[in-house]
Amino acid sequence: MTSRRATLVDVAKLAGVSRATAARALTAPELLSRKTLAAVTGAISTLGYVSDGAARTLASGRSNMVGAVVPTLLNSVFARAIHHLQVGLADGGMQLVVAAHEYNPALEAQAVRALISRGIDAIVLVGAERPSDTWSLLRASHIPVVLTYTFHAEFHSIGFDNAEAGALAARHLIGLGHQRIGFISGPRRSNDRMALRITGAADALVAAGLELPRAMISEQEFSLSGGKLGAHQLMSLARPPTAIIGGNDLLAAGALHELGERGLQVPEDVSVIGMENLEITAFTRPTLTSVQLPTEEIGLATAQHVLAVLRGAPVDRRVEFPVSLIERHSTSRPSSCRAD
Amino acid sequence: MTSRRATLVDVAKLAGVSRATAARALTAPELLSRKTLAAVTGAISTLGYVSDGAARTLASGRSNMVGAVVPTLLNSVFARAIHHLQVGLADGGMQLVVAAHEYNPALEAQAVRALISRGIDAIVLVGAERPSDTWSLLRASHIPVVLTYTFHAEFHSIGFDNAEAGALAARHLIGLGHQRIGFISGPRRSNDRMALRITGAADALVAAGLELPRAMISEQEFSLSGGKLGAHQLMSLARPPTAIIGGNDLLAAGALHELGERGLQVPEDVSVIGMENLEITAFTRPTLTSVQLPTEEIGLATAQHVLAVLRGAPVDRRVEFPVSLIERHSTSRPSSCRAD
DNA sequence: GATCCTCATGAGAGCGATCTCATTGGTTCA
DNA sequence: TGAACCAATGAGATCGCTCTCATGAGGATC
Repeated sequence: MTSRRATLVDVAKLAGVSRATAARALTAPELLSRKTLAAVTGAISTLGYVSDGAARTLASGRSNMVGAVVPTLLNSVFARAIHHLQVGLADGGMQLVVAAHEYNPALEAQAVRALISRGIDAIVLVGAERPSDTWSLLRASHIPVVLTYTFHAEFHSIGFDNAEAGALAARHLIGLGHQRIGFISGPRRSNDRMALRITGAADALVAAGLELPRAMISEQEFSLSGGKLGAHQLMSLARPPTAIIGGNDLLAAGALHELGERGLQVPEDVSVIGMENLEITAFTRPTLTSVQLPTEEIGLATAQHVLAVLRGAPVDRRVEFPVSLIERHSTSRPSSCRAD
Repeated sequence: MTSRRATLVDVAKLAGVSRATAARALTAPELLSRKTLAAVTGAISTLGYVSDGAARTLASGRSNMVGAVVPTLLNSVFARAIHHLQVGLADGGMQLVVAAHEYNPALEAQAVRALISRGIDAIVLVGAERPSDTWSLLRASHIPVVLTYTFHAEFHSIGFDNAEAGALAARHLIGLGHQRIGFISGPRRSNDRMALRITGAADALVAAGLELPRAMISEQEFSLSGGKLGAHQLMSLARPPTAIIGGNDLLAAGALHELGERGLQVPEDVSVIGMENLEITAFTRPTLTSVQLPTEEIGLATAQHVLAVLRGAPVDRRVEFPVSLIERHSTSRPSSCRAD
């Protein structure tokens, strides 16, 4: 029947009104008389008319699309954040365009450029560490930029204190009496979040008269296997740690597994603490003490924030959620308190 | 400096060429002389010009965007598929617009409409079960539709045999001598994949002279807790199963946990098998036998497929990946073989 | 040196909406 | 009864790009 998609002109013709009136039925129906509105909506449904977003965007200057660039959707943190972001935006009638950069700054820049070119109304990014070229691109685009998981003085930021998350974990272990603490981190390249967590932990250790030597940090992929490998590496040291901080729960759970295979008891022989407080923390043996990170909150809040900014509503440039320690059974005081 | 985003007219003016020539530098640079091309690209970079996607889409009729609607990004299957889809599409210079419907058909229809309105060049959906209104919308849009995870005679489909996946699990258990087999499924509403896995398992049981009574099926959320709950429910039956099939690995891993808490040995007392073959299968105690599902392959293949279709290249409407059983340590013959 | 190509570029008409401004007919009020 | 006003609608420009077709400048060919 309709070989070509119907346009507003077709609708107008069928309804016996002008193009402008037909358009108003979509954008400002309250301006039309009952009768014409009915005629137009009738025409719309008989034609199966769907408005052309590109034309609309071009004419109005708004695309109703928001772009988001994350490191990877393979990491559940970002998958969850994107999910909640998408749901929140859809509530506000906006579409989400996503891109992943795999911790590659060049790919991120490329994605940002592509999204800006798409005409997105706002862009959501993760972290505050990127080449200056990317920043210029962002500034030149004149669209709202919302940073998540970290903070930045110039742009809207929604996140939590990564350093505090690391410090919280470290202080918990220090408080229990641990002196040699290891850290299994995720990729640190182009990842200020992880760098901050490490710094936070290191600072807390220093404040307690201890330290986090380089050898006590094992950098791994964000996965169970990564955690296993990291624990393997740390426990193979001449003086292995009595406690291990996982950069996220997957790493910590993987570490738990490795320790079990080595015949070590957790927490008696080695304490382990994770970050993120995923569901898995309640399913490991022993259950995993973890620093809760507000990932769902960030996704939802980011959606609200973007919507508010686009609406022109007043917002705080900086939204910070608290982190907290959830104590389970993978941490306790070290069994042997021999001098260091 | 530039209060307004630069347009092609600005570029053309600065480069001292016509609008058309400037445009050609973007779309068909090989048509320009070395010299003019250099002048235009120079102008582009000094102005920080980024082309306007909406205008481009409107004029060319192609948006270079692909839409994808999935049940939820909270389920790692879809997060992973979307990730690989996005990466594959980006390779082909295309952007991905995502939406989630939370297993709600009305929301899916709404998302489909929104995406079509956005002017996407193709759309990727999960499953083949949806109201006829949605199907009409899809047909009327005249854009390529690619279905994933199931098959459909009318549209491009990329997936695997869900029934066979269920059957594979059941046959494995039957082969080991199990007679009472339980199934912990994910949500079945608007989820033909799960329904098919159950049917496949049930058919395999029937073929062996056994059955899968309704009470032996526990429907739960896709999560570790869901698996735990499901196992709790099944093991509370008067005649509990000697083997449990999890609709995915998370459900199976959760079941493992519940069985452990009940003091039951796996696989001696109860066998458990999952589906998806996630990393977690190697980290449970015991390690989890699982039916491997080609989720990564689907994401990548879908990207390739979409790209090929849009390029006009010949493709098979139906792409099917095999499923296979990965045997680990959570399944064995039942210890007691008392008559049923 | 006239004819014919080819290659590079310019001119101009859309693409399908939005949005401002003008117009119309019908009320209201002095 | 005419000025003023308002609600509803129409006309037409505009958004920034693509794409077809026309044109002009050189070369090659005979």
